[in-house]
Amino acid sequence: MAGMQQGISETPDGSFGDDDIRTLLREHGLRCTAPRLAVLSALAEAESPVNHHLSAAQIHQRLVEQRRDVDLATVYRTMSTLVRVGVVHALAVDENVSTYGLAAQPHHHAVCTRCGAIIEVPADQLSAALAQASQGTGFLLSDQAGLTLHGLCPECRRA
Amino acid sequence: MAGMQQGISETPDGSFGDDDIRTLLREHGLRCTAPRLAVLSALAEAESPVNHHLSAAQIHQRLVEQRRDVDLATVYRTMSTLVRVGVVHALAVDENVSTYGLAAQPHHHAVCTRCGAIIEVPADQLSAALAQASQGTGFLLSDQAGLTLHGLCPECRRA
DNA sequence: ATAATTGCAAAGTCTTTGCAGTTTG
DNA sequence: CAAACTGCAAAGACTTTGCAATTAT
Repeated sequence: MAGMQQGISETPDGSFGDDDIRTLLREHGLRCTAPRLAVLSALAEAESPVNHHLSAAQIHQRLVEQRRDVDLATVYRTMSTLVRVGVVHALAVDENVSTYGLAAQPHHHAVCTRCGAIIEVPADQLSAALAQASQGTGFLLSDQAGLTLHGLCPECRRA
Repeated sequence: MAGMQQGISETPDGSFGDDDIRTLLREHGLRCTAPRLAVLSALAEAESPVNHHLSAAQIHQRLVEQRRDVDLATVYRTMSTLVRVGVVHALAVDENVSTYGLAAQPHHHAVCTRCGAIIEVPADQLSAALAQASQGTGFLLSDQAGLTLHGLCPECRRA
Protein backbone atom coordinates (compact mmCIF):
# COMPACT_ATOMS: atom_id res chain seq x y z
CA MET A 1 0.00 0.00 0.00
CA ALA A 2 1.06 3.51 -0.43
CA GLY A 3 0.02 6.96 -0.99
CA MET A 4 -1.97 9.55 -2.69
CA GLN A 5 -3.29 9.45 -6.20
CA GLN A 6 -3.98 12.47 -8.29
CA GLY A 7 -7.36 13.79 -7.34
CA ILE A 8 -8.38 10.79 -5.34
CA SER A 9 -9.97 10.97 -1.98
CA GLU A 10 -8.12 8.72 0.36
CA THR A 11 -8.22 7.42 3.87
CA PRO A 12 -6.32 9.21 6.62
CA ASP A 13 -3.61 6.58 6.69
CA GLY A 14 -2.83 6.99 3.03
CA SER A 15 -4.19 3.69 1.81
CA PHE A 16 -7.31 3.60 -0.26
CA GLY A 17 -10.13 1.16 -0.54
CA ASP A 18 -12.98 0.11 -2.76
CA ASP A 19 -14.94 3.27 -2.23
CA ASP A 20 -12.04 5.39 -3.33
CA ILE A 21 -11.59 3.27 -6.40
CA ARG A 22 -15.27 3.62 -7.21
CA THR A 23 -14.99 7.35 -6.97
CA LEU A 24 -11.91 7.33 -9.12
CA LEU A 25 -13.67 5.38 -11.84
CA ARG A 26 -16.78 7.53 -11.79
CA GLU A 27 -14.71 10.68 -12.01
CA HIS A 28 -13.59 9.43 -15.39
CA GLY A 29 -17.00 8.33 -16.58
CA LEU A 30 -16.18 4.65 -16.24
CA ARG A 31 -18.47 2.03 -14.82
CA CYS A 32 -17.61 0.32 -11.58
CA THR A 33 -17.35 -3.34 -12.38
CA ALA A 34 -15.91 -6.14 -10.32
CA PRO A 35 -13.02 -6.71 -12.73
CA ARG A 36 -12.01 -3.07 -12.59
CA LEU A 37 -12.16 -2.90 -8.85
CA ALA A 38 -10.07 -6.04 -8.68
CA VAL A 39 -7.45 -4.81 -11.10
CA LEU A 40 -7.14 -1.43 -9.45
CA SER A 41 -6.87 -2.85 -5.98
CA ALA A 42 -4.13 -5.13 -7.23
CA LEU A 43 -2.25 -2.12 -8.44
CA ALA A 44 -2.92 -0.29 -5.22
CA GLU A 45 -1.46 -3.15 -3.24
CA ALA A 46 1.68 -2.93 -5.32
CA GLU A 47 2.11 0.74 -4.59
CA SER A 48 5.38 0.68 -2.75
CA PRO A 49 8.23 2.84 -4.00
CA VAL A 50 9.91 -0.30 -5.29
CA ASN A 51 8.29 -2.50 -7.90
CA HIS A 52 5.09 -0.57 -7.97
CA HIS A 53 4.56 -1.52 -11.57
CA LEU A 54 3.05 -4.81 -12.65
CA SER A 55 2.72 -6.53 -15.98
CA ALA A 56 -0.65 -7.65 -17.24
CA ALA A 57 0.32 -11.22 -16.46
CA GLN A 58 1.37 -10.34 -12.93
CA ILE A 59 -1.87 -8.52 -12.26
CA HIS A 60 -3.77 -11.46 -13.63
CA GLN A 61 -1.85 -13.91 -11.52
CA ARG A 62 -2.39 -11.97 -8.33
CA LEU A 63 -6.09 -11.88 -9.00
CA VAL A 64 -6.19 -15.60 -9.58
CA GLU A 65 -4.41 -16.14 -6.29
CA GLN A 66 -7.03 -14.03 -4.60
CA ARG A 67 -9.82 -15.99 -6.22
CA ARG A 68 -10.95 -12.83 -7.95
CA ASP A 69 -10.52 -14.19 -11.43
CA VAL A 70 -10.48 -11.74 -14.28
CA ASP A 71 -9.76 -12.70 -17.82
CA LEU A 72 -6.34 -11.73 -19.12
CA ALA A 73 -7.95 -10.00 -22.07
CA THR A 74 -9.98 -7.94 -19.64
CA VAL A 75 -6.86 -6.97 -17.78
CA TYR A 76 -5.39 -5.69 -21.01
CA ARG A 77 -8.53 -3.84 -21.96
CA THR A 78 -8.81 -2.34 -18.52
CA MET A 79 -5.24 -1.17 -18.52
CA SER A 80 -5.71 0.36 -21.91
CA THR A 81 -8.75 2.23 -20.71
CA LEU A 82 -7.10 3.41 -17.53
CA VAL A 83 -4.02 4.56 -19.36
CA ARG A 84 -6.19 6.49 -21.76
CA VAL A 85 -7.92 8.39 -18.98
CA GLY A 86 -4.65 8.90 -17.18
CA VAL A 87 -5.30 6.86 -14.06
CA VAL A 88 -2.51 4.46 -14.88
CA HIS A 89 0.92 4.83 -16.41
CA ALA A 90 2.38 2.27 -18.80
CA LEU A 91 6.06 1.52 -18.73
CA ALA A 92 8.10 -0.78 -20.93
CA VAL A 93 10.58 -2.53 -18.72
CA ASP A 94 12.59 -5.05 -20.66
CA GLU A 95 11.59 -3.68 -24.07
CA ASN A 96 9.13 -6.44 -24.42
CA VAL A 97 6.59 -6.39 -21.69
CA SER A 98 4.48 -3.47 -20.63
CA THR A 99 3.98 -2.83 -16.96
CA TYR A 100 1.37 -0.65 -15.35
CA GLY A 101 1.22 1.43 -12.22
CA LEU A 102 -1.12 3.92 -10.65
CA ALA A 103 -0.44 7.42 -11.83
CA ALA A 104 0.51 9.03 -8.58
CA GLN A 105 2.11 12.39 -8.29
CA PRO A 106 4.47 13.09 -11.16
CA HIS A 107 7.39 10.75 -10.80
CA HIS A 108 10.04 8.95 -12.75
CA HIS A 109 11.34 5.44 -12.68
CA ALA A 110 14.68 3.85 -12.06
CA VAL A 111 15.07 0.35 -13.41
CA CYS A 112 17.80 -1.83 -12.01
CA THR A 113 19.73 -3.35 -14.87
CA ARG A 114 20.64 -6.31 -12.70
CA CYS A 115 17.54 -7.44 -10.84
CA GLY A 116 14.90 -5.55 -12.79
CA ALA A 117 13.50 -3.75 -9.80
CA ILE A 118 11.55 -0.62 -10.63
CA ILE A 119 12.02 2.19 -8.17
CA GLU A 120 9.85 5.25 -8.03
CA VAL A 121 11.69 8.54 -8.08
CA PRO A 122 9.87 11.73 -7.14
CA ALA A 123 9.89 14.26 -9.93
CA ASP A 124 10.43 17.50 -8.11
CA GLN A 125 14.17 17.24 -8.03
CA LEU A 126 14.50 16.40 -11.67
CA SER A 127 11.78 18.45 -13.26
CA ALA A 128 13.53 21.78 -13.22
CA ALA A 129 16.77 20.41 -14.56
CA LEU A 130 14.95 18.55 -17.29
CA ALA A 131 12.94 21.51 -18.42
CA GLN A 132 16.06 23.57 -18.70
CA ALA A 133 18.07 20.90 -20.46
CA SER A 134 15.43 20.22 -23.06
CA GLN A 135 14.85 23.86 -23.79
CA GLY A 136 17.51 24.03 -26.47
CA THR A 137 15.97 21.19 -28.47
CA GLY A 138 12.62 22.84 -29.03
CA PHE A 139 11.09 19.80 -27.44
CA LEU A 140 8.13 20.39 -25.13
CA LEU A 141 8.20 18.04 -22.19
CA SER A 142 4.85 16.68 -21.19
CA ASP A 143 3.75 17.46 -17.68
CA GLN A 144 4.21 14.02 -16.29
CA ALA A 145 7.36 13.34 -18.28
CA GLY A 146 7.96 9.85 -17.03
CA LEU A 147 11.64 9.18 -17.31
CA THR A 148 13.26 5.84 -16.99
CA LEU A 149 16.67 5.81 -15.45
CA HIS A 150 18.86 2.76 -15.73
CA GLY A 151 21.44 1.59 -13.27
CA LEU A 152 21.90 -0.47 -10.13
CA CYS A 153 19.49 -0.48 -7.25
CA PRO A 154 20.88 -0.13 -3.72
CA GLU A 155 20.76 -3.86 -3.15
CA CYS A 156 22.47 -4.95 -6.35
CA ARG A 157 24.98 -2.22 -5.83
CA ARG A 158 26.35 -4.08 -2.82
CA ALA A 159 26.52 -7.51 -4.40
CA MET B 1 24.65 9.89 -41.79
CA ALA B 2 26.07 11.30 -38.70
CA GLY B 3 28.82 11.22 -36.32
CA MET B 4 31.29 9.46 -34.20
CA GLN B 5 30.85 6.17 -32.57
CA GLN B 6 32.55 5.13 -29.40
CA GLY B 7 36.04 3.99 -30.29
CA ILE B 8 35.51 3.83 -33.99
CA SER B 9 37.87 5.18 -36.54
CA GLU B 10 35.98 7.37 -38.92
CA THR B 11 36.38 9.30 -42.10
CA PRO B 12 37.25 13.00 -41.95
CA ASP B 13 33.72 14.04 -42.83
CA GLY B 14 32.23 12.13 -39.95
CA SER B 15 30.52 9.42 -41.96
CA PHE B 16 31.84 5.89 -41.77
CA GLY B 17 32.03 3.10 -44.26
CA ASP B 18 32.46 -0.62 -44.54
CA ASP B 19 36.03 -0.61 -43.33
CA ASP B 20 35.07 1.20 -40.17
CA ILE B 21 32.30 -1.25 -39.55
CA ARG B 22 34.67 -4.14 -40.07
CA THR B 23 37.02 -2.68 -37.52
CA LEU B 24 34.18 -2.14 -35.11
CA LEU B 25 33.11 -5.75 -35.36
CA ARG B 26 36.62 -7.12 -34.96
CA GLU B 27 37.21 -4.98 -31.93
CA HIS B 28 34.44 -6.94 -30.28
CA GLY B 29 35.59 -10.32 -31.48
CA LEU B 30 32.75 -10.65 -33.95
CA ARG B 31 33.08 -11.97 -37.48
CA CYS B 32 32.56 -9.69 -40.42
CA THR B 33 29.69 -11.14 -42.36
CA ALA B 34 27.66 -9.62 -45.13
CA PRO B 35 24.49 -9.55 -43.02
CA ARG B 36 26.21 -7.70 -40.21
CA LEU B 37 27.78 -5.15 -42.50
CA ALA B 38 24.39 -4.59 -44.07
CA VAL B 39 22.57 -4.17 -40.79
CA LEU B 40 25.15 -1.83 -39.37
CA SER B 41 25.28 0.33 -42.45
CA ALA B 42 21.50 0.58 -42.33
CA LEU B 43 21.78 1.89 -38.79
CA ALA B 44 24.56 4.23 -39.79
CA GLU B 45 22.41 5.69 -42.53
CA ALA B 46 19.70 6.40 -39.99
CA GLU B 47 22.06 8.29 -37.73
CA SER B 48 20.48 11.71 -37.79
CA PRO B 49 19.53 13.39 -34.54
CA VAL B 50 15.90 12.65 -35.31
CA ASN B 51 14.65 9.11 -35.77
CA HIS B 52 18.04 7.55 -35.47
CA HIS B 53 16.49 4.42 -34.06
CA LEU B 54 14.99 1.69 -36.21
CA SER B 55 12.90 -1.35 -35.41
CA ALA B 56 14.00 -4.77 -36.57
CA ALA B 57 11.28 -4.66 -39.21
CA GLN B 58 12.42 -1.27 -40.45
CA ILE B 59 16.01 -2.41 -40.72
CA HIS B 60 14.88 -5.49 -42.56
CA GLN B 61 12.74 -3.48 -44.95
CA ARG B 62 15.51 -1.06 -45.78
CA LEU B 63 17.80 -3.93 -46.58
CA VAL B 64 15.23 -5.51 -48.84
CA GLU B 65 14.86 -2.22 -50.68
CA GLN B 66 18.60 -2.14 -51.14
CA ARG B 67 18.64 -5.69 -52.48
CA ARG B 68 20.83 -6.68 -49.57
CA ASP B 69 18.40 -9.21 -48.19
CA VAL B 70 18.96 -10.42 -44.68
CA ASP B 71 16.58 -12.69 -42.86
CA LEU B 72 14.47 -11.04 -40.20
CA ALA B 73 15.63 -13.60 -37.69
CA THR B 74 19.19 -12.67 -38.48
CA VAL B 75 18.40 -9.03 -37.91
CA TYR B 76 17.10 -9.91 -34.47
CA ARG B 77 20.06 -12.09 -33.66
CA THR B 78 22.46 -9.45 -34.88
CA MET B 79 20.82 -6.74 -32.81
CA SER B 80 20.91 -8.95 -29.78
CA THR B 81 24.62 -9.57 -30.28
CA LEU B 82 25.41 -5.93 -30.89
CA VAL B 83 23.44 -4.81 -27.87
CA ARG B 84 25.31 -7.33 -25.76
CA VAL B 85 28.69 -5.98 -26.78
CA GLY B 86 27.47 -2.43 -26.44
CA VAL B 87 27.70 -1.30 -30.04
CA VAL B 88 23.97 -0.75 -30.23
CA HIS B 89 21.37 0.58 -27.84
CA ALA B 90 17.88 -0.87 -27.62
CA LEU B 91 14.94 1.37 -26.91
CA ALA B 92 11.28 0.47 -26.44
CA VAL B 93 9.27 3.10 -28.22
CA ASP B 94 5.59 2.36 -27.98
CA GLU B 95 6.00 -0.21 -25.20
CA ASN B 96 5.75 -2.94 -27.70
CA VAL B 97 8.38 -2.69 -30.33
CA SER B 98 12.08 -2.46 -29.73
CA THR B 99 14.14 -0.08 -31.79
CA TYR B 100 17.87 -0.04 -32.18
CA GLY B 101 20.43 2.65 -32.77
CA LEU B 102 24.19 2.93 -32.82
CA ALA B 103 25.59 3.62 -29.41
CA ALA B 104 27.14 6.99 -30.01
CA GLN B 105 28.33 9.30 -27.32
CA PRO B 106 26.23 9.11 -24.20
CA HIS B 107 22.86 10.55 -25.04
CA HIS B 108 19.22 10.37 -24.13
CA HIS B 109 16.06 10.21 -26.16
CA ALA B 110 13.00 12.36 -26.48
CA VAL B 111 9.98 10.60 -27.91
CA CYS B 112 7.20 12.69 -29.37
CA THR B 113 3.91 11.50 -27.92
CA ARG B 114 2.12 12.72 -31.02
CA CYS B 115 4.11 11.64 -34.07
CA GLY B 116 6.44 9.15 -32.45
CA ALA B 117 9.62 10.85 -33.60
CA ILE B 118 12.68 9.95 -31.59
CA ILE B 119 15.05 12.81 -31.02
CA GLU B 120 18.57 12.40 -29.75
CA VAL B 121 19.46 14.58 -26.78
CA PRO B 122 23.10 15.01 -25.79
CA ALA B 123 23.76 13.86 -22.27
CA ASP B 124 26.15 16.47 -20.97
CA GLN B 125 23.45 18.88 -19.89
CA LEU B 126 21.43 16.31 -18.06
CA SER B 127 24.04 14.05 -16.57
CA ALA B 128 25.05 16.26 -13.70
CA ALA B 129 21.49 17.02 -12.69
CA LEU B 130 20.57 13.36 -12.86
CA ALA B 131 23.46 12.18 -10.78
CA GLN B 132 22.56 14.67 -8.12
CA ALA B 133 18.87 13.92 -8.16
CA SER B 134 19.33 10.17 -7.89
CA GLN B 135 21.83 10.42 -5.10
CA GLY B 136 19.23 10.35 -2.38
CA THR B 137 17.73 7.10 -3.62
CA GLY B 138 20.88 5.04 -3.31
CA PHE B 139 20.47 4.18 -6.94
CA LEU B 140 23.66 4.04 -9.01
CA LEU B 141 23.10 5.41 -12.46
CA SER B 142 24.81 3.49 -15.19
CA ASP B 143 27.29 5.44 -17.27
CA GLN B 144 25.22 5.62 -20.39
CA ALA B 145 21.97 6.09 -18.53
CA GLY B 146 19.71 6.30 -21.53
CA LEU B 147 16.71 8.33 -20.53
CA THR B 148 13.54 8.58 -22.49
CA LEU B 149 11.76 11.88 -22.29
CA HIS B 150 8.20 12.19 -23.46
CA GLY B 151 6.55 15.22 -24.92
CA LEU B 152 5.98 17.09 -28.16
CA CYS B 153 8.61 17.53 -30.83
CA PRO B 154 9.11 20.99 -32.31
CA GLU B 155 6.95 20.16 -35.31
CA CYS B 156 3.98 18.73 -33.45
CA ARG B 157 4.24 21.56 -31.02
CA ARG B 158 3.13 23.96 -33.72
CA ALA B 159 0.21 21.94 -35.02
C1' DA C 1 39.28 -27.59 -40.51
C1' DT C 2 36.61 -25.47 -36.92
C1' DA C 3 33.68 -22.54 -34.86
C1' DA C 4 30.68 -18.82 -35.84
C1' DT C 5 26.82 -17.40 -38.35
C1' DT C 6 22.85 -17.66 -41.49
C1' DG C 7 18.31 -18.91 -43.61
C1' DC C 8 14.18 -21.07 -43.19
C1' DA C 9 10.40 -22.67 -40.81
C1' DA C 10 8.24 -23.64 -36.66
C1' DA C 11 7.28 -22.27 -32.09
C1' DG C 12 6.73 -18.83 -28.39
C1' DT C 13 5.24 -14.57 -26.05
C1' DC C 14 2.61 -10.86 -25.34
C1' DT C 15 -1.41 -8.32 -26.89
C1' DT C 16 -5.62 -7.41 -29.51
C1' DT C 17 -10.14 -8.41 -31.45
C1' DG C 18 -14.91 -10.46 -32.65
C1' DC C 19 -18.93 -11.70 -30.63
C1' DA C 20 -22.46 -13.34 -27.77
C1' DG C 21 -23.81 -13.03 -23.12
C1' DT C 22 -23.79 -9.96 -18.68
C1' DT C 23 -23.92 -6.12 -15.98
C1' DT C 24 -24.23 -1.17 -14.81
C1' DG C 25 -26.54 3.24 -14.49
C1' DC D 1 -33.68 -0.69 -21.40
C1' DA D 2 -29.41 0.94 -23.71
C1' DA D 3 -24.81 1.26 -23.44
C1' DA D 4 -20.80 -0.39 -21.37
C1' DC D 5 -18.26 -4.24 -20.23
C1' DT D 6 -16.71 -9.18 -19.83
C1' DG D 7 -15.28 -13.96 -20.98
C1' DC D 8 -13.85 -17.02 -24.31
C1' DA D 9 -11.58 -18.28 -28.27
C1' DA D 10 -9.27 -17.04 -32.28
C1' DA D 11 -6.19 -14.01 -34.53
C1' DG D 12 -2.15 -10.83 -34.71
C1' DA D 13 2.30 -8.80 -34.00
C1' DC D 14 6.80 -9.23 -32.55
C1' DT D 15 10.60 -12.17 -31.21
C1' DT D 16 13.06 -16.47 -30.43
C1' DT D 17 14.76 -21.09 -31.48
C1' DG D 18 16.15 -25.70 -33.80
C1' DC D 19 18.80 -27.37 -37.29
C1' DA D 20 21.11 -28.15 -41.49
C1' DA D 21 23.82 -25.52 -44.70
C1' DT D 22 27.13 -21.82 -45.34
C1' DT D 23 31.04 -18.87 -44.32
C1' DA D 24 34.90 -16.46 -41.84
C1' DT D 25 39.24 -17.07 -39.80
